[in-house]
Amino acid sequence: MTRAVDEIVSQLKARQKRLTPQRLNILSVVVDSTEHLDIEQIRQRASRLGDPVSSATAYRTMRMLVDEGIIKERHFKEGVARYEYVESGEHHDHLICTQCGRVTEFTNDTIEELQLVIAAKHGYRMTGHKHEIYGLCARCQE
Amino acid sequence: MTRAVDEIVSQLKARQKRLTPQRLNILSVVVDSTEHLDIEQIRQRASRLGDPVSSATAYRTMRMLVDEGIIKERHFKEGVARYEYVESGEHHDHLICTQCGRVTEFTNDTIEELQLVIAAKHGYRMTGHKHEIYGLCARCQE
DNA sequence: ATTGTTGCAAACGGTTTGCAATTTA
DNA sequence: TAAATTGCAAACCGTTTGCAACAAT
Repeated sequence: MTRAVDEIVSQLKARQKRLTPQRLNILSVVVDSTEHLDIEQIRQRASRLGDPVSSATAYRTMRMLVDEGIIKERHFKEGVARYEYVESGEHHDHLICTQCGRVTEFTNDTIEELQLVIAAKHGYRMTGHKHEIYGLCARCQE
Repeated sequence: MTRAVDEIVSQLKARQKRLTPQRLNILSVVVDSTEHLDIEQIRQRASRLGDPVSSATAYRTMRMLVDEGIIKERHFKEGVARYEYVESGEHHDHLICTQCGRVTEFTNDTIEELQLVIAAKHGYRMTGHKHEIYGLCARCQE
């Protein structure tokens, strides 16, 4: 259990969330991973850490973590949610390899600013965005 | 049946696709609309034009049109596919109102170029992208 | 002791598919 | 008439939910 997990645990306690063994294990799996895991991966890895976790609990816990703003839910492909921990204040978008599924993160300040301009030009007040670039990663081009 | 539809019909004939009344009606609904319709909307509108269309046929036809590169499939919200006809050579991204669902199209050349640069920088060969800006449209801000 | 969480199994909702009947070319 | 398309109903699949047992505070 890293400091990041510790910190989140205190936040959750402060918000009156109950910390069951399942939740703690799910948390440490997701927070200490740099991957973008789906529910089944999370469930399996968390189960290996102790009490088995049912998928109902995995889904419910991930929803709670997303609602609490601790975890981000991604949908790179239709029909499967993936989750990642993004430290607060951080932000990035994604490059996705259409062959092997590899996900690489990127940020670009110019694009971030342009989005606000574009939204404003069309009368929108921007609240969020999704920017994904698809292609073949270096390895899959060989 | 507009010229656009006529043209697509000839393309499909050239590709040996059979043109049933259902397909023709679905085509004219989707091609002559500027909206981003979901399957049920397409099915209902096409049914009003003549022979009723089952949803199996609506799904199958839309898949065929997407595979043929005639129609684009969008997923602004998880769990519902929306379809739009984009003239060949054209391209745009979307602004989506999170309150009323309104979809507005935008293009930005700077962003288009930056995407290629970003992909290259990370060793990817870009093949596509998805860029959606979410927010409140003018009307929903009032 | 109270209230929230868990696991199970059933329900859901959009989409896909097997199959026999029908239609297109 | 050969091959593709249609409609129906069942299957799929990821996700959600009702409920009774159980655990956190």
